[in-house]
Amino acid sequence: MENHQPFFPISSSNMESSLVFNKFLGDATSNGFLGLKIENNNHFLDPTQEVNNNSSDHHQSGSSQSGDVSKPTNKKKGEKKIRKPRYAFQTRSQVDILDDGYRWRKYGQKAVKNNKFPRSYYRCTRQGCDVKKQVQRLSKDEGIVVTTYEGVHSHSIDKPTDNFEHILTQMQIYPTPY
DNA sequence: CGAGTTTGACCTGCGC
DNA sequence: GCGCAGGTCAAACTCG
Repeated sequence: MENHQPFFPISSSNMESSLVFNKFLGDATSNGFLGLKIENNNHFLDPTQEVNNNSSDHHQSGSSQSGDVSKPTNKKKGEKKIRKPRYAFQTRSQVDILDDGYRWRKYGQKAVKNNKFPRSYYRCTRQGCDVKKQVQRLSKDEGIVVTTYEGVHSHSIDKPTDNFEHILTQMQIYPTPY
């Protein structure tokens, strides 16, 4: 096992990070961090293992597909789409983009139903790293930004930031039924 | 000039 | 089967 970076650029030991998570439960929202949600499709799995078997089969959409733009799926037949676990959390912030130390490239933006703010889609620019995130502001409370991460980074952060780590200490986890 | 953003079109899944 | 909503692509564009 190589040492994959955990989902977040936590520099502390894993002992500490679990302490951090415990702390969320008792003391959230004091600094704008409102909550965290973990979504898995079926079951809990180890995100660090997940990352091992993705990363390559994401070539999609035929740039050179014999001139026919029908199905963009290069997926094998009958293969179920495997979604990575998703981690959603809310922050109260003026800016949409959390500086989490990774470099992201925006690849889409969509208007979302029942929300006057669009949702933005970002992908990690690191080659071979297929992590995505969605950023959306709540129309109910436009001070709240919901960030959803999908997948786990297979590399270390590009630019360390204390900022995000500090945010982590304010997080709260909500288990989800997904 | 390279990296990142914008934006309309396209694809897919799901509920009715 | 149809329509809607969410998700992705990719060409054009902007910016440093």
